[in-house]
Amino acid sequence: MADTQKHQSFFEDVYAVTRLIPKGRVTSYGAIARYLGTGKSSRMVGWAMNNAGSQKPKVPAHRVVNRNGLLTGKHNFGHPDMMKQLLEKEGIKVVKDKVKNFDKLYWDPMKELGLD
DNA sequence: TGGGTGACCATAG
DNA sequence: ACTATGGCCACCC
Repeated sequence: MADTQKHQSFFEDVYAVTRLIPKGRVTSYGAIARYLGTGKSSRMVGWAMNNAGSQKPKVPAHRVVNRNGLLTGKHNFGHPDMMKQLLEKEGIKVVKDKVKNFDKLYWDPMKELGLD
């Protein structure tokens, strides 16, 4: 249907979902990847986040962690403690680069946005 | 065109 | 606990 611009980059989709993450919540790369499509791999999500810093609309990449709740990409925010501070600023406790109450703070797009 | 890369995930020892 | 390895696949030379 009049899709003059349907073929957006895979990154754009990742950013879109990432921006939907509520404040004070976190999700995993794999969750986003599955939400976008079964064929998508978690690596692509994380990699997209690398470019998120270049995006004009700010992407809460700090709300995206790995399956263990570990701040794997903290080193990519320019400063190793940047990601941690951003999370703590939203009320998320981070200890040893790991999110506290990860199970409770976990926000699954599949579950919240609805299964596809 | 093709190879390298990556903020993951799972498994193995 | 840790390291190693394979698979994954969109993006950038």
